[in-house]
Amino acid sequence: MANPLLMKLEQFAHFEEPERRQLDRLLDFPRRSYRAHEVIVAEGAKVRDVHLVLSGMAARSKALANGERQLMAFLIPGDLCDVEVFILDAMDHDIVALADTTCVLIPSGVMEDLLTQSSRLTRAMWWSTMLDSAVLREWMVGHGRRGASERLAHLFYELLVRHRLIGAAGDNTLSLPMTQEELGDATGLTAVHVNRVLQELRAEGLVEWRDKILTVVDPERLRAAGRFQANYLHLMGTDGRGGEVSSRAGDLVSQTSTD
Amino acid sequence: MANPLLMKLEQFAHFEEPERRQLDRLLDFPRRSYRAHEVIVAEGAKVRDVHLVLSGMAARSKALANGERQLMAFLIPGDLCDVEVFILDAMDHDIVALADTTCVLIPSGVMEDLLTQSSRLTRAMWWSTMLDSAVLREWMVGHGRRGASERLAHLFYELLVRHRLIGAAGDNTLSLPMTQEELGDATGLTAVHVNRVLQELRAEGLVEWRDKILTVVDPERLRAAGRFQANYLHLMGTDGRGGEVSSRAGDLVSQTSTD
DNA sequence: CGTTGACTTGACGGAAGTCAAAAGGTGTGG
DNA sequence: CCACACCTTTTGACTTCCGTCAAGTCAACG
Repeated sequence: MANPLLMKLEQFAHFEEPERRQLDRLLDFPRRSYRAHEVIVAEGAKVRDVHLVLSGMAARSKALANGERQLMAFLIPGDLCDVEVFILDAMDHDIVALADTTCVLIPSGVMEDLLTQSSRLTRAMWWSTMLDSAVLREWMVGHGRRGASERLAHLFYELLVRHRLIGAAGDNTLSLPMTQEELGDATGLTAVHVNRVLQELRAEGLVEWRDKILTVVDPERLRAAGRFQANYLHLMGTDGRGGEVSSRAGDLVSQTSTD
Repeated sequence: MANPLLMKLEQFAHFEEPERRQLDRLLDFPRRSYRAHEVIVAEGAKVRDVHLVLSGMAARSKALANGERQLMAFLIPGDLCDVEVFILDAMDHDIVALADTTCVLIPSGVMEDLLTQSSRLTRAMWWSTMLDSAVLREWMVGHGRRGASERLAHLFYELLVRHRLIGAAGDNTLSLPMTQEELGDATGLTAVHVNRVLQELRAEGLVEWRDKILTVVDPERLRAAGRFQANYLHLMGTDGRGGEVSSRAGDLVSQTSTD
């Protein structure tokens, strides 16, 4: 299997052979599989092995006292679930599997070393967590200032770009293994309204979504519908510093200011 | 002036004299003052000196093409504005002064050293950025799943706790130097609706807000009104590991599960 | 074939947005 | 000291987007 973490981090820096091998070795640690809806890391958990998603999909989730919940991030292959626990001491939210998901469990000692070294790899790891924050900020904009259809369109487009970057969406198709209710928990909408908006997006020929496979029919119009601006993803493909990313997602992130 | 950064970081670790002096020396770097509404750091800015808020109040802000904007964080004394730029290369949002604000400009070289050392101070700095993410996630919950009055109540309570921690809210009173419109930009509401909700909160005897001074009249009921749970702030005052924080904010963060 | 979970549809209600105007405050310059 | 402009807050009438509730369809599965 390709190394999704390596592919993701290549947005940030170019790695030489020894570093690539170091990153590959991270995947050799023991793995664990989770069924859909299983809790991967629970709120309150203290420092343990760090979970790196290899396949499937997970989400950061906060449960409210009244049973409602809010998903705050989708974690796809190459994403780290719980680095923050090293610094903050305990998780303040759950990581739940949306579909059947497998993770590598990177031993905490290895992770501790990675975080306290001063290598390019350390920096790449920090880059990954800062990028998570950047995505989170963009979601805030969506929740505060975008309507329901814009929010969904934006989310779909973001997922398309992120899947491209790890080589998992070559043909504008990606695995979206969740229910409409979970999509609502992420966007701050109800399942019913998600359903109605999805029908709009389908009717307008922007996306298809069948059998947990999302097909982006018209990327450019989807991008416009979500008022998507790629700068928050901090890709380096478009400013000439790296070729690999641009070959994977370059056509999705061009800065046409014509919207 | 007391060192708000030190006070804030004391939530995370206890510092010995040499580290305290190191933190104090950070405040000796050149300062700059900004007028209300001035842009402190602009979107797209590359790595420069790091801004640390000393007085006043600032906000992270994303402007949309149609003129709307979303504030994603309030920055109070002791908060760092732009550490992420070291890792992500460019700012993906603005930092704007809400009121007249002064910052220390920590030279990028000094900051670079701080971030790549392996000291307790480095870790505290990372703790600070991870905490920002944690607050952001909590805001997401608010935007997605809390109503307007809950959102405002939660925000006020959070600001109360944070001001307590830097010794700026001894008597349940804090400086809130912004307009209702800006409060709306932060909570995802319109200025008109913010106004109506504020009147509710006032009528119920929860808060007062005159002359840019917010007075929390009834902290416990405000906490309940915002469904506020303090765990996301990762304070260590309540679990017996530190006395300084609990003496500053302990009464605000007790875990009464009776709501 | 009955049960279950996900999706769909419709009627209705409500929280928050929109628009417009008035009222109150503040700083500036004549 | 007044007049003026400008901003912020407040209020009211109306609209709309999305939530709620409830029923119904459909496919998967034991």
